[in-house]
Parts: sequence; C-alpha cells; structure tokens
Amino acid sequence: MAEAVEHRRRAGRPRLRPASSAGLTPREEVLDAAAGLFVSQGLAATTTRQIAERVGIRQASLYYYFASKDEILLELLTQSVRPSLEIAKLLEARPGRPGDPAAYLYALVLIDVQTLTRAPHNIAALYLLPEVQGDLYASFRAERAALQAVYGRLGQAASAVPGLGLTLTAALIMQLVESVIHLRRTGELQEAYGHEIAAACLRLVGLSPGQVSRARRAASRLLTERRSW
Amino acid sequence: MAEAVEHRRRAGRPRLRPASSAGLTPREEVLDAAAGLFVSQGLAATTTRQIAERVGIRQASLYYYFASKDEILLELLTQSVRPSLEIAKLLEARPGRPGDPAAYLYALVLIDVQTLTRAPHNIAALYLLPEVQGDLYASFRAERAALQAVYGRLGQAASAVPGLGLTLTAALIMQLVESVIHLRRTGELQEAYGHEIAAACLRLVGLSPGQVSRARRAASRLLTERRSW
DNA sequence: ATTATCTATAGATCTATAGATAATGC
DNA sequence: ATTATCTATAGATCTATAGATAATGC
Repeated sequence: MAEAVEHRRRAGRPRLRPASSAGLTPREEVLDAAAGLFVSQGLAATTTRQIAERVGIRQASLYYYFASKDEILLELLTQSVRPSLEIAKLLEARPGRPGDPAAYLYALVLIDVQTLTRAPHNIAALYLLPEVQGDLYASFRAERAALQAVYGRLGQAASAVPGLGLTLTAALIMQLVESVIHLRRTGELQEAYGHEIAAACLRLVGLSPGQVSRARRAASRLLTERRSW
Repeated sequence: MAEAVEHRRRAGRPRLRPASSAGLTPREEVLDAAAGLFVSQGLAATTTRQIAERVGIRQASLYYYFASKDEILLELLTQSVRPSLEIAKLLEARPGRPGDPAAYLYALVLIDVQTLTRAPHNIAALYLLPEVQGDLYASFRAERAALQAVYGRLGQAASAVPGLGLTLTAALIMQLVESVIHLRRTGELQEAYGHEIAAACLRLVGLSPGQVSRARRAASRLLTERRSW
C-alpha cells in the first residue's frame, strides 16, 4: 500500500543516486541538465561528465539516450523553436487573413517573448553558440529561418516604411525579440517587457502610436480567443 | 641594396615558415588568426595549435606573446569595443550639447555599424561567446555596458515614447546595431544597411518619418566635420 | 529476456612549462 | 647578451565503446 504512492520502479540496474526530479523521464533529465550547462558554458566547454553529474548518473550512461553531445544540443535547439514556429504558421494560416498584420505581429512577438522568458533555462542563448553554424545544425537553422521569415512577412504587411526590405525587416524584428536573451542573462528582464518589445517592433516598421495601441488591443483579443484558432 | 627593400630581419631564431602577413607584428598575427577561429568555432573549440598553425609557428611559441588562450580573447574583445566607446564619449562630451540627440544617435549607430561591418573578422560575434560571461571578462563587459548606456541616454533624450525605460531603450538599440553580427554571418549584409539600421533605431524610440530624415541629414553634417570634434 | 544502469578503458587529444637553439645587438 | 623561436613532454583531461551487472517483465 505504501508502494502505491511511490514511483513505479523501472527496469534496469538502479542508479547509484536515485532520480530526484519527479515527473521527468531520464531523457528529459539529461536534456534539462545539458541545457543549463550549455547556456552558461557553451557546447565545447561542457563535458559529458558534467552533464551526467547533474543528472546523477555515470558519464557513460548518457550514451544510452544520446549518441553524442551534439545530438543533445540539436534536440534542445529543435524543441526550442518549434512551439513558436507552430504558432506563427497557425497565425499565418488563419481564416479571415489577411486580417490585421500589425495585430498578428504584436501577438506573435508577445508569445515568443513570453516563451523565452518562462522557459526553465535561458534556452534561446543556445542560438548564439558558434557550433550552431555547423552542418549538424542545418535543420534547426532552417526552422529558425522559417520563423524569421514569418516575422518578415508580417512586418512588411504591417509596415509603413517604404525602403525596408524583407530580409532586414525580418532580421531586425527577430533581433528585438532576442533582446530577451541578454536581458535575462543580466537579470534585467521584467514581466512588462513583452508588451514593450512588441510595441517596439511595430514602431520599428513605422507604425504610429495610435496604430500601435490599436494593434495591442487587437492582439489581446486574438490571444483571448486563442483556443479557437 | 636589395636588402633595403626587404623587411629588416628581427632577432631570434627564425620561424620554420617565415612570416607572410606583411606589416603585422607577430602579436597582431596571433590576434588576427585567433579572431577568425574564435568567431567561427568559439573559444573552447579552438585549440592553441590551430591558432599557431594559422600564424605559421609552433603551438608553444604562442606563449611568448600571451599567457593563455583567454588572454588572447580578452585583448580581442577590448580592442573591439574601445573605438566605438571613444566616439560615443566624444559625442556626449561635445560642446554645444545637448544639441540634437536624434542626430547624435543616428551618427553613433552609423559609425558603430560601419566599424562592425568593415572589421577584418566578424569580431562582434565574440560578444556572444558564453565564456564572455565569466569573471575574466568583467572589464570588457563594463566597457560594453558603458557604450550601451550612451545608447540608452541618447535614445531617451531623442525619444517620443513615454513608457520606454532607460534599460530597455539601451538594450534594444544595442540589439539592432548587433543585427550586423547575424547578417554578416549569413552573408546578407549590405552597404546600405548602416542607414537603415540607424533609421530603425530612431523609429524604435518613436520618431516620425520627418524627424528621422532630419536626424539623418544632421548626422551626415556631423560626420563630415568630424575631424573638428 | 529486456532494460537501464554500472565499471573500465582505449585512444586521442590539449594546455602550458622547461630548456635548447639560432638569429641579431652591442 | 638578448630575443624569438623551436623541440619535447608532463599531466590532465575527454569522448565513446565494450562488456558486466542488477533490476523488472513475462
């Protein structure tokens, strides 16, 4: 009867130090430990031994779940863009489009910032690692480029600035969203920044204060009825 | 007489492969080689052997000029902010201040973007390396924070946006300037982007198209008479 | 029998130091 | 004598594989 409360014992040789983190699968435990280390130290400076230590297993045991350190990073990267990209696609594919690109842009930035803000580690910092430029991570970069392209299209559709090209619009909006990485690093991130950054993106593409306010209200409505997308 | 044309032979045992890069001191050769490698691979993944190979000397010979790999990176980082910071201070200390903060901001962004664009390596990418968060690099981070603070002050002085705090203004402008890092990485950087990014910074802080145009002209004047600062 | 760990280790590094050597400088 | 290199190497890793072991599952 006392057994019922405890976690069902899994097969396999027991760990020297039993798993503490409730609810996480061993694979997730590894990803979580690696995320924290990669964010603060980078890929090359993080050893598989450090990751294993955090999880509470032996270094070699990692290889039961991942074939290499790079594979762990790839999984983390992929997991971190996918949600925002899904939402971006959903927004773009909405019936009733082209609705209000400014509102869509505001809403997407807000969600993206919130996701990055609330993630258990400063996971977006992984995008900045030099290793991510390598061939191994091309699939991640493609997903990220797709998200950036959505930002570019929404930004241009909402834009009142004539000369601003698609490439630069996309890059600059993305860049504002990712200010979160640095703000979070330095401990300066505040809850209210989501709206401030979203508004900044709209000003960037040339919207007036009145247009920004209107987009903000429209975005709020959009997000309230989000389950119906 | 043929000797006069050739480089004066320096003291010390000759290199196995004689120096090729004309005009650079050996120390500069090391910094240049390391910059390229650090930018593409990061600090930890770059070995001292790789750096030495690029220079054309033996791995151990590096230690005649630098005590460690970190010291090389620190020097590169410091060299890379200092020029922009000097100019920022000069601008802020100009007689006739407070002149035209929007023009000053436009000018500073333009110079900063040009510096990052024209540097022999994508040196600003070094700011993104995770190692730079460590204690060893605190002095660099302080200089960089000082530059960011100037951006914040200029941005707020020029600003027409009520709620935008100093921290966020500074961070967002800096972030737009550093879009250059990513654009350069992906080969999308164009000459005209300096003006586009500067204009984007002004829109970010709430300036109207007319105000942006005026600031641009004022900044051009400012830069023309730059030797008189 | 299957699963999830463990121990042990091969093989490949990598950094930094010690000390030798081959130039120029005086 | 001084300078700028070189050779050699100690000592400390680090990744990934092989194979043993201690559970559960059937």
